[in-house]
Amino acid sequence: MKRPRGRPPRSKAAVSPEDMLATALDLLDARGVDAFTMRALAERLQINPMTIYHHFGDRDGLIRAMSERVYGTVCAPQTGTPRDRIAALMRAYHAQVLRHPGLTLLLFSRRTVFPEQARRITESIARLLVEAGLTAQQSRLWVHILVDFTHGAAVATAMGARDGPVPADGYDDALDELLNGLEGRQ
Amino acid sequence: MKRPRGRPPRSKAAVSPEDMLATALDLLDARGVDAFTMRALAERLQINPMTIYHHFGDRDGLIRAMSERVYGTVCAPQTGTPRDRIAALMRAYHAQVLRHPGLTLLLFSRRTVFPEQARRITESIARLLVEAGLTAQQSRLWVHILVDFTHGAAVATAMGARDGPVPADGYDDALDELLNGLEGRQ
DNA sequence: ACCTGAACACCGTTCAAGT
DNA sequence: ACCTGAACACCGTTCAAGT
Repeated sequence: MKRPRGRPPRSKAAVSPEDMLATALDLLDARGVDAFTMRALAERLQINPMTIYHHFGDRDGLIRAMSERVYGTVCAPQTGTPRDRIAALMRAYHAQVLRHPGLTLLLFSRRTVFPEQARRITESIARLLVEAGLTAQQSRLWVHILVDFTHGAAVATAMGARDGPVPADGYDDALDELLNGLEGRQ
Repeated sequence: MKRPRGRPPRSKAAVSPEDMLATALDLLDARGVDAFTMRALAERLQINPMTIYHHFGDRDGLIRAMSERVYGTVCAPQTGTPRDRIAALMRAYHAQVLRHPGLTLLLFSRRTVFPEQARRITESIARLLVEAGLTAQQSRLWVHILVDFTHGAAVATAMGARDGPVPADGYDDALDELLNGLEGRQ
């Protein structure tokens, strides 16, 4: 059953880093945070655990790459009112949370991984709020409100998922109410 | 250096469950989530790891007890306007997050531990919103907004803590803005 | 009832090798 | 450059004892 040491012959199609990321997300989604180990992932890929380290450095590096893959494409649309663009950005983020609840939980427990995507989303929202005409101070306040609300909804969603199908959880309604409040303030 | 097997003589003052909880929080606050292990806690307490299991069942049981100790006393004041009571409840919760950021992160990664305290706080806020005169539907919406905002702020605070002192992070200002918006809607 | 050591089945990661 | 097995220093937890 053991495979020979060293680099395998090229015919035996190598597992690409993209394969590793896709399988890592499958494993995390299907089995949860506790079952998501380097060794379990290697076994699922039929490769040596150390091969993963070669491509991603360490476990946090792998998680970082997974987060980039999942959240990297989340961005605001180029057209529309600032309000609509903010709403679309936040809904896009939330849609990915629904898709990969385990990744959310994992990110929130790894301080060294979390910041990148969080900062990018935060800065997008801040830009859009200034575009919408808020003062610097108002903008700071509403970045805080919108970002924290979104992260909190992510935690709640991720916790609630995996017990039956994800509920139509009123995220969109709550977001609309928040953005109505924001427009009323200006 | 090894201690004899079995129950120690009574003179050697036993470590109480309360001591274990207090030391567990010290360890988590001082060293972070990754360093918070049953074995490290046992060494700090100068006892056998298995003694902890005797009192708390398992690691999640210990974390649950820590969470009850930290968040169990968080409650709304008996007097004041509903708005003031909601604000006080949420600030009391946030104050505990600032005190034990590591516990917040730990809770958000343990699905089996999280629900208890979260549900209690959620229900308190729901009651206060109904007291404030919101309809059932409005109340559901604003529970969602306030609870998710609070949890998101907790994540942000817990992530930001431990790099220097915790910033005066505008939580109170954002909360006021939210509650102003809530009053404007009614 | 309360506490213990030893053992089990795992982890992430380092290292020195292989091709 | 890319992949490997073996080993290291850990984990949480079970179990069969001890007093």
